[in-house]
Amino acid sequence: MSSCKYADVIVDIVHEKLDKPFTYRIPEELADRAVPGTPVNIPFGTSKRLKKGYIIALKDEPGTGIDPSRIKSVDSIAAGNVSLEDEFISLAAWMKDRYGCTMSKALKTVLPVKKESRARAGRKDPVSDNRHEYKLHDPNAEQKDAIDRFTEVFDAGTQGIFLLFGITGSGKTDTYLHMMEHVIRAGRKVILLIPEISLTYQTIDRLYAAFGDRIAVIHSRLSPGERYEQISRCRSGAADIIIGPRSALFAPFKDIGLIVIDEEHDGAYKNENIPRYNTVDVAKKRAQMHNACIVLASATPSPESYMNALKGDYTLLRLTSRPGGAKRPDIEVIDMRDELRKGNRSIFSDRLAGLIRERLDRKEQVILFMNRRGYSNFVSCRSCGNAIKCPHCDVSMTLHAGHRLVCHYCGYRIDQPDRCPDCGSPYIAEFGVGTQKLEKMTKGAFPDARVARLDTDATAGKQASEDILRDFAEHRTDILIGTQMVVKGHDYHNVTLVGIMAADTSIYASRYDSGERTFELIAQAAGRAGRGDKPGTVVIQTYKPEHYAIANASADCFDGYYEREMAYRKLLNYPPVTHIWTAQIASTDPVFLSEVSECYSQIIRGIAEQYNAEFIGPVDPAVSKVKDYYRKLIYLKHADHELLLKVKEEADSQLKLRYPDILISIMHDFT
DNA sequence: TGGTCTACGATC
DNA sequence: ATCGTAGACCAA
Repeated sequence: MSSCKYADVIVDIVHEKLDKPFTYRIPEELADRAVPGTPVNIPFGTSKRLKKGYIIALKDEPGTGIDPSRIKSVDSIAAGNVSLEDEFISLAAWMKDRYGCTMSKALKTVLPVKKESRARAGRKDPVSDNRHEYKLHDPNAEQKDAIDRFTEVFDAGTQGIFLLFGITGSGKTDTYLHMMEHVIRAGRKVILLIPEISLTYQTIDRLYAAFGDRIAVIHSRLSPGERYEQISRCRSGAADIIIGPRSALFAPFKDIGLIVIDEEHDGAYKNENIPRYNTVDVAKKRAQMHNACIVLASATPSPESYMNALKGDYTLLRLTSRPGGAKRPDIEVIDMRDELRKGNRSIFSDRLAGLIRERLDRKEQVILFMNRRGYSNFVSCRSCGNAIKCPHCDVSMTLHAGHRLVCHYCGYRIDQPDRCPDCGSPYIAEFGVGTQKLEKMTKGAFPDARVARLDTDATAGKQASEDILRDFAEHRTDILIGTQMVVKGHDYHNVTLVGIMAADTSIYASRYDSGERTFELIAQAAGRAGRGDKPGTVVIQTYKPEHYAIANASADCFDGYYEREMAYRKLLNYPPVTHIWTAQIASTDPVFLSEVSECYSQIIRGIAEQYNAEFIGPVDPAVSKVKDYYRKLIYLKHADHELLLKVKEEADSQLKLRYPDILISIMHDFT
């Protein structure tokens, strides 16, 4: 690569107003050492003393709008005392390379928010109130073995990655809490990552009980000021442990000993924004910088993690018994095609309806899981067959309560028309069932039951989700209906029946990991039944009972599922067998989009040919327009992740030659 | 009129 | 942040 003459440098990153790059000249003699991420000493403002800054990008020309005569030169490369900031900058530089984003995007994700907003006095701590005492159970033999194998590696000062694979009810949480305690005793810090949705009071109570006030808690309901305070407690040493969603990985700890990733398989660990980082990957990098261990915990490990464990790259710690004495729930699969043949057109199979009735009579509780919110799936015209679509997105709109049609991609809402907008026919009808319709039908079928619904629509109001969950926990409601939110993390001892209404309705239907998601969802939902001493039953309603994900989930057979899943991934060359680079190009102008995506495709195809990499594109995604932006996808598959990055860099520079002055919006994803 | 004080804005 | 400066304000 040619040595560039100028660098974008960020100065003293602690201050908001300076949160932008400044252009500096790079002296000839520093040119080979000045790469993004390098800490440098620079003259700044009128200050006599040099300031520390970080190179975030290199360029050949100073940007427009800067008076060339005012550009100063980098003085020197800063000496290598590794501060917390240095660590984050180099982590960001690593992310920039790995995920093909800009340095400033990487920095924004890595650096905790610096601005302290006005502290709101008198506001109660949203997490520390309402605590109960919870005692850490003594580990049983199996758990003790897992803990011992961890402490052995940790005490030896070696970096280990552990896959803690424990069936629901096997005491995974207690096991990793013991590991955390060991690390804290050794005077090092712990990061505990959880999918936001499963951050419950129960989890936090356990942590407070085990570790007192030396924990920091992050979640989405915190105000910026509260969040800042929690982060500050990590920086100052007031907290030894942080618990939070994926962003907690960037907690400002100096000496991390352990990073625990709970529910390791969860899709929430993939960042949906740029950079589309994978939390497990970044955790490995950060752990490496601290010589820390990693524990991945799950009842349904991702194929990638399990593959790594079988290969011996991770240490597999298996928990197979249920110390609480809870029994595995009975799982029944109901073929809904048979119901239809019998003339039952209701959404409840006869068997499920009978079981619900039985539970209500016994004063036990029921969870009904439905993977689609809203009232009905879509509304279409019986005359011309057209579904009502969102004008901004390429999706049909979903009917919600109050005769409102809602776009689940951009939130656009209209009143349900009484005539078809295309042909004027009055015969428009609803198809498919969502949680709202399920709620209505449940109330109709069981008029004596107290029914509540939990989904993103129901929880739009502030405290709503907690209130709904607490009402259910304290048995003020009998049947809880909901989307994913109801199957994650909560323990209800009186729930003895879980109904999975449409196991094969997967929103990921067109993705290579739809089998994985289906298996996880069923296994998680099944884990909600019979957590207490009463035995539980799980009813899976499906039109595809023979599907391997459904069959293996209902047989509680992880290894059977894993074998089938991996055979499929190998056959079709999908991750974790290979890596995929996905480039999503977006534009409001469909003609320009076609032209650019065609051009980019040709460039990539040309480069990829010599490497024997599988190339696909440009193709239309399942949803080809979102929020008025049209999209095209290009895929490149290869077993070597580095190679995909190299191709991407080369393709980008060639595209830049072709369109020098046009900013083209491309989202890159490396899996 | 000269001197200090303060609010404000620029920092490549 | 940190520094320079324009305008405010005051004592003589």
